Amino acid sequence: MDEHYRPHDVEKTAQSYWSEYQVFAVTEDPSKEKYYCLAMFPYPSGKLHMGHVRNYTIGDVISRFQRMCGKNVLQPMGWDAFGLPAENAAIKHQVPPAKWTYENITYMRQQLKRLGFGYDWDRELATCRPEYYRWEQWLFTRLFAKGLAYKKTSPVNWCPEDQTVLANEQVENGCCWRCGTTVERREIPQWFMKITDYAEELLAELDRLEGWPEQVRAMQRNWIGKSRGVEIEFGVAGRTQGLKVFTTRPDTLFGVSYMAVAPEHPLALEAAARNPALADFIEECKTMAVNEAAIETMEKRGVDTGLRALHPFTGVEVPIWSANFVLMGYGEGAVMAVPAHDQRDYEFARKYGLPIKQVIHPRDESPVGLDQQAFTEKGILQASGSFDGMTSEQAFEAIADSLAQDKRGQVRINYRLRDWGVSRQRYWGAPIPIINCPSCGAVPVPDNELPVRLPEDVAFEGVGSPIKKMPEFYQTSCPRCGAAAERETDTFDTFMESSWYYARFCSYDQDRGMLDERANYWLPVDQYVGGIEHAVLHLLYARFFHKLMRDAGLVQTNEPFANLLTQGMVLKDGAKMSKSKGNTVDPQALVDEYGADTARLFMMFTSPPEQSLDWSDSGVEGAFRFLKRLWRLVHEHVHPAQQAGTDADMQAIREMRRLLHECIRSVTVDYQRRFTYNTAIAKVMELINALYKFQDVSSTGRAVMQEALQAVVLMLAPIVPHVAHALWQALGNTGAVVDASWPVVDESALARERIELVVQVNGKLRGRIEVAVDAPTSTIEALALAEENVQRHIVDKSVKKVIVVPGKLVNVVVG
RNA sequence: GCCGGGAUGGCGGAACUGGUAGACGCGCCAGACUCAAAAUCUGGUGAGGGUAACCUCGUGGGAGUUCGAUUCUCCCUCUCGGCACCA
Repeated sequence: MDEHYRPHDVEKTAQSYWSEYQVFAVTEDPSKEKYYCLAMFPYPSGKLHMGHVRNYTIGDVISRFQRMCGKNVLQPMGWDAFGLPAENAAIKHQVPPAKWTYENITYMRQQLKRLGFGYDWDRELATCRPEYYRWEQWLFTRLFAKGLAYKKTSPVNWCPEDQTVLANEQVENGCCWRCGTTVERREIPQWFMKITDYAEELLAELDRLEGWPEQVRAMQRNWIGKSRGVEIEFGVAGRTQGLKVFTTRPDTLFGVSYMAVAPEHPLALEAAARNPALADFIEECKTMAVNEAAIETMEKRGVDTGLRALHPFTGVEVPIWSANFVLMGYGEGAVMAVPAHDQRDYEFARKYGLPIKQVIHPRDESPVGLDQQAFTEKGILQASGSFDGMTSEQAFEAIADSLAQDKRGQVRINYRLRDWGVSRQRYWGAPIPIINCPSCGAVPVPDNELPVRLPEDVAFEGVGSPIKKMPEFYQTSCPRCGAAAERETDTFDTFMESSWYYARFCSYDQDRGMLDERANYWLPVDQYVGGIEHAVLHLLYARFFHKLMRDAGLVQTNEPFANLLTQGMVLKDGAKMSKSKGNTVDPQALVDEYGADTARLFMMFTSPPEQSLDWSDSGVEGAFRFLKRLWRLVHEHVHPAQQAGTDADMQAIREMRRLLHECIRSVTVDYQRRFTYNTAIAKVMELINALYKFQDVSSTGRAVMQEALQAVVLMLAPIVPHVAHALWQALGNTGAVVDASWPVVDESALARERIELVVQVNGKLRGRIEVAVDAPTSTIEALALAEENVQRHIVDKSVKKVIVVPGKLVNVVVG
């Protein structure tokens, strides 16, 4: 072996071996336990960033470890290739999005290979390829037939200058990022997927997803937001049609002092015809952002429509206001307002001088201070007619029953979750497979005409989707009646592609169906790894899609991902690495200078996967130094300076073996259960420090050194596979380390005769005692009380209690 | 605004089930090697006090539970992620 560690040679050799013997190509093998490990595939933005390196290192470490544990491991890789950045690049560099994307993929694939990740490259897929998206189009037509895909109007950001729809990130301070024009909200017809039909199952199954972080499950539960409430129909003065609202607090019904409807609500629009102030307000609301954060934080404003709603019990008239915080798309586009018992209603009522009527008081009759804020807790009803004196809980049922009898309301389960809008008015996405016929309406594209191919060779001049201006794309005939018709020119949300790629990896080359029986061998994914930023949207959509595929008979499981690991972000100087902040570090430079193993080791050592990782140049140096130190230790062992002797220090040898096997035990737990590779590496570093001090050149001593070094190489192999490949051979093994088994703990090496216990007095550390492992409690107590420094702290006090924690400590309680 | 995290030496982090706070690494200091430097090796390194043995303080801030709290409970501050068209 080479005396010096030369990472580039070592890595080239190992990678050639893996590729020559197709080490990571897998097929279904019913005789072995399968293990499907998947890291979230990247958007091909140009080159890998540190977040990718971290994500894929974690996935590769898990995969290689499971392989060493004897599993049949599938680890695939692909490209989330549709999306907005390709269009932006097209405008900026005059290059078609397809060309830009494919070139990025070529470059990034080579980067992934250089990092030594053990992917089965045969299964690589790119979502922008028609062979991929055709099956998504196919499934969509099935869902359309089942009524799970439908069209309705929904708001988008509209730039009146560019005549185009903008993504949220293209809106800066309410203005178009390109031309600075004030952006408007516009309602346009769009396609939706009925995820709300699956809300209950998506929620209920979270309880069984024990391999997911509780944090993510909580976020999804809140996102789905199940609540039980009452749908109430208020009358509207002077008309037969009422105004429906949903409330989770029907007990506050007698405190309603106004109603609020969305600016686009039919009642508001109608009233605006006679009310210029209202019309101006509605016009103004069009420039309002569509995202929830903006709506929640903006100033709450409204205008009286002049219309009056009739209270379902009292018949009392309350004003109907139009308010900017009520959105047409959600629920009924109207809410009842109870200022005394809802903080937002309270602030709105204060601002516009609307009445605040208390109808709930606390159970303990304590004052509520309505001059300061709303009283939002539950309590006892007052000023509520025949419901007075009931608790909020009793009143909920009584009021709901009473409303139901008159058919003016009913109990309903409501979800915060809204149906998934999948239409995008953009070019670089999968075409929605629908043909709009003047007489037949929306007609799905027949199977034999799929895929609807997205033209790739397009000129991108400025704004707007090219296919909306290409008659050769959109002009067609109706599959049903044959008349001239137009294709849908909107494309799918890119979350569609990322919602099922994990399944397609199993049936990657199947050209006669979306999936096949191989999916049932591999699924569910045993370990999914990705950023916490995907905790809700991507992970919820993928779960939904899995259930859609299950109900279409394509998969047998209920959930796609059995275990989830959410990795933290990569930071530099405490801030997220980004081009705009100018604090990026290019992983390529790191690999060029130190090699892939140092990059991987640094990523795994610096912090545990779930935490954020702060970049550090000197940390990289440290990782590199460790690999050199490891290399040198093996080299010195393989090329000893002197002949092996016979003079063995058996006690030092026993101690060394005990350290080794304690290390194996602890590192195994870190890999298997905790995913804390930072502590696993730290333990191996400690062992290596001990091995440097272990200078026994007897043949027994050398045998222990050989045993330890073999274990060290095996324990590090998932993290630094190239250097492990080289050292494994240097240690005289036949066969590659990638095919070796994880080391086993020798229980007999762990046995100890004496152990040290800590002695505390009143919880403070005062001394240490050494006892036999099997010493009885009475002996331990006596020794502890006799300890010199302990004596000093108890001599003038009386011992109240002695607590002995076996194997750990003694606490003497004195008073 | 709402939902979910996080906060421990000069820095990244460790302490797994309520039981020795600071493992391991970085940085820094000292020494060895060297003509010298780099590299490498050895030792030290939370703060304060003490010649020393040791003592006091210390895990964002404040309270509480406990023989014992970084760990559990409550309140607060700061910070990060998500909020449905960035992926």
